[in-house]
Amino acid sequence: MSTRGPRGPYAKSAARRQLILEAALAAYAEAGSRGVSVRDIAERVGLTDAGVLHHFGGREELLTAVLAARDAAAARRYGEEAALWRPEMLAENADTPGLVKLFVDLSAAAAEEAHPAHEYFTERYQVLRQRYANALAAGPPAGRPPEPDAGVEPEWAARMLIAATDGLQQQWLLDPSIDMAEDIARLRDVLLEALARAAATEPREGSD
Amino acid sequence: MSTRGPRGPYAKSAARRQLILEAALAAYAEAGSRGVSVRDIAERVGLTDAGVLHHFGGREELLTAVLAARDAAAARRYGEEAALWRPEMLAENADTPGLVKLFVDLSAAAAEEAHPAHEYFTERYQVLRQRYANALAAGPPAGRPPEPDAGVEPEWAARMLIAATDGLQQQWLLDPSIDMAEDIARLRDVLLEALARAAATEPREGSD
DNA sequence: GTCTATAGACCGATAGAC
DNA sequence: GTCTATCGGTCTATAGAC
Repeated sequence: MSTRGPRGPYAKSAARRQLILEAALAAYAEAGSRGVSVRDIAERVGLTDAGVLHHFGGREELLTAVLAARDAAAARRYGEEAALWRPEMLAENADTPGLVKLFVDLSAAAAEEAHPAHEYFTERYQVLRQRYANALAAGPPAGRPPEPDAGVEPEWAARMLIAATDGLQQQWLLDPSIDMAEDIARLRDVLLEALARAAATEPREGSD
Repeated sequence: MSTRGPRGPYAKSAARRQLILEAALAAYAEAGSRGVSVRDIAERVGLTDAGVLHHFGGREELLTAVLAARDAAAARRYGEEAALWRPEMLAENADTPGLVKLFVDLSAAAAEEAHPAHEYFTERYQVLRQRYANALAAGPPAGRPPEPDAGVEPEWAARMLIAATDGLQQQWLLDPSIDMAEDIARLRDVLLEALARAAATEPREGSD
């Protein structure tokens, strides 16, 4: 390991990769929800499209790397385990719709078995599910009691049920052993119970 | 309205459209999770790609029509209101991953404001949310009490939470007024409560 | 090793023949 | 109105300049 600075055989390449990654990140962040071509990214770093692709092997590989870089940055900021107790991370996403769009696009495309991100997403979901399951089983950290039933209302429950249905399809495409119908029926029942309990606790809706 | 059969000025066009729609449906149903090009569909009906697009105006419009046709068929089979109480519909999806993939792809692409399916999806979510909210507020139909807490376990809760997070991003892209962080935090708390209650009811997990 | 130039394949969209 | 021929754009692959 040289201590002389960026002089090793791969130093330039690594630096270039990093530069391209940042350019791509910026391009998507600015893109609103429109598409980004490899050419767009290449222009930002003063290369041709082929030059950019040289460092990643292909377009989809590049995009996968962008997402992975984002994951890594988030993990660095928030730590690995905390996601469950820090939904503020999601609020941060709201500043960069382009990157949200990239995530949604890629996770759809990754359903294809031959897609470069296929394994990445498969493993990501496995790890995430395991981690969430453990955290949920352990319960909330001390001094963080779940709020009562504040805000548990039909409109919210409807959003959740629809979102879970859509999102579960993505997981199912990568792991067909998931029983979507049963999973969602159970969620519906749990939401109904929560709604009933919230109504019983705070029965002053519109009649007061 | 002519009673003489397919002889009106648009009869041929309507028939062609129908034929193309069916070919596209079949192509996606067979496609596993791989992509389908307009060319693929065109070959099935013995046209060039441009010939197919002529009837729909563009590729994305064609795909939107495919999805709308599928929605209409489902509504015909199950009725409009029943979706909540008939998650079996989801089990049916499991037979045609290609169409599930199409849905996921399109709903991602439709986030773009200029996308032909943008309004379709925006309205679809609005209608669906309203319908679900009403149904959830009304509670289960008579003779259909929610099951106790059977199957409420951490692995299931993890799948739901991740799915809801992913799916909510899609809704948010179309309606940025949604507060993702708050919505998901609430769901987490409700799931935690459900898990706690299930554990209290049936405390024989692994210790018996 | 890094990158450009170039050529090929595929795709979707536009202009115009029938 | 229906459809084909053709065009421009994008990604990939390869050869070779630096």
